[in-house]
Amino acid sequence: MSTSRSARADIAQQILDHARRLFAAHGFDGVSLADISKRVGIRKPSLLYHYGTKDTLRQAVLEQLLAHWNDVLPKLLMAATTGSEQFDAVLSKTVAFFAEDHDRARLILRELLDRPTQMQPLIELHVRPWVTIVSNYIRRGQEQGRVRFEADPQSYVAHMTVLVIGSLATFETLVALAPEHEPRELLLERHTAELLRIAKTSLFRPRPAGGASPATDSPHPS
Amino acid sequence: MSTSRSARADIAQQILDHARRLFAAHGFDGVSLADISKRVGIRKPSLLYHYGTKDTLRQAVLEQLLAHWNDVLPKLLMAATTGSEQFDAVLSKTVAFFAEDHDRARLILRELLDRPTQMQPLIELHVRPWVTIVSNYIRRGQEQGRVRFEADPQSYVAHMTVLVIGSLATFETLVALAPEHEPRELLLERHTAELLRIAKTSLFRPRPAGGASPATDSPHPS
DNA sequence: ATCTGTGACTACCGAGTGGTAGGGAGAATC
DNA sequence: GATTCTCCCTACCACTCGGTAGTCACAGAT
Repeated sequence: MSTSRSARADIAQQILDHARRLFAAHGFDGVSLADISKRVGIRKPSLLYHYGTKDTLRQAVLEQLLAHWNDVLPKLLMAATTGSEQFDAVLSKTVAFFAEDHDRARLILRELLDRPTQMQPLIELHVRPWVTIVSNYIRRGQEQGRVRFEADPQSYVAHMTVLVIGSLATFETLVALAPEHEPRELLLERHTAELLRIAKTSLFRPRPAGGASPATDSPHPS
Repeated sequence: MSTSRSARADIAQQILDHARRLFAAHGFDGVSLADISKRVGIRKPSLLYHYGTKDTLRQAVLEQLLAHWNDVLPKLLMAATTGSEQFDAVLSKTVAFFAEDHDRARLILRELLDRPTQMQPLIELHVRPWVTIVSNYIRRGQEQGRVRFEADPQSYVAHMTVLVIGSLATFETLVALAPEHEPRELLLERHTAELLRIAKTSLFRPRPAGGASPATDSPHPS
């Protein structure tokens, strides 16, 4: 019983987990099937029984990541309705998604570097809708005067995507730049807070102190 | 004559160039010495004559990159004297440095991912001074009211570093997100312009319309 | 009790890896 | 003219790689 049904998915998932960790840390070419199977505690052919090829394993890791992302994104877009709420939610939840497990950011970044052409259809499929929605929101905001008119929506979103993924992927390394030995957890919080600040400040127009622009409603989230 | 003095450095440099390109494109582990030597047009042992080890070749590529960077940075810091000029110069020249050859950004990013611990001393050596100077400039700007007081100098600089490197490293791939087939050269220009806009807007306080703070000189670059 | 399918194993393979040994052509030095 | 030095070559090595063949233990179904 303990070996029949549950163990099957269990082992496959264990392989996936260790593969994800190792791929994220050392890259696809930097990890051998022997490395992975050793971590799992099985022999190499047993691993190949579950995933017939190293490349299928890579794809499986990536698919699980994207599946998780696709699971979280629509709810996110549904949940928050009003403009600035939606922006805030999408942005901070995206950060949270990658902050939850930095391997995700590292993995995506590596794939972006290693297999640019193969990533483009995936980008098209999984990132494009996101970008389109946010871009449209930004454009709407520009018309309404909430968003800085100089902002380039499409380019802005691309930069923020890179910033979120890049900052979290390299966080562990760039801790070296922190002057004092801050408790890491706190540093991460401070770091992501600054990220959100940069994103918002560079997008939204300052709250009109005197009342210059005919902004419709809440001109600027906290 | 044509083979004695000049060819020596020439071949070594050719090896370095092709290694840089290939490492940037496929990663250190994704490139074999055979690949590199084939590009150069020599045999593998000939390559190993110049660089005794694959790892020394990697280091040589990295060192040349950092040497170039160290060559460009001090001049940069010397040239521009006043605060906002200095910031503007440092930022845009840094962008230009990586935009000039995207392999530089890719290479740095890969090293950051692949060898975090070995990169930390290099960061300490080559990036820290830069960060310190800019951070101090930001703090000074905060005291003078030119810079947003909510900004976290150290974290801000880290984010901008990641943003510059990340955006240029992934530029070719993220072109896929551009809706129309813009002439690429123009798209790059638009992209870097937006990057600079984000960096400045999120840092500097809006030009005081009434005149609240006792800012010394030009409170805000174009 | 027997059959069947699952999932692990040992043993092995060809290709490719980084790296070495040793030799040879040609220019520079004596 | 002999020697030395530079730089490339062919041939080879030990090892690791992803992947295959075939076997075996065992749980569940018949």
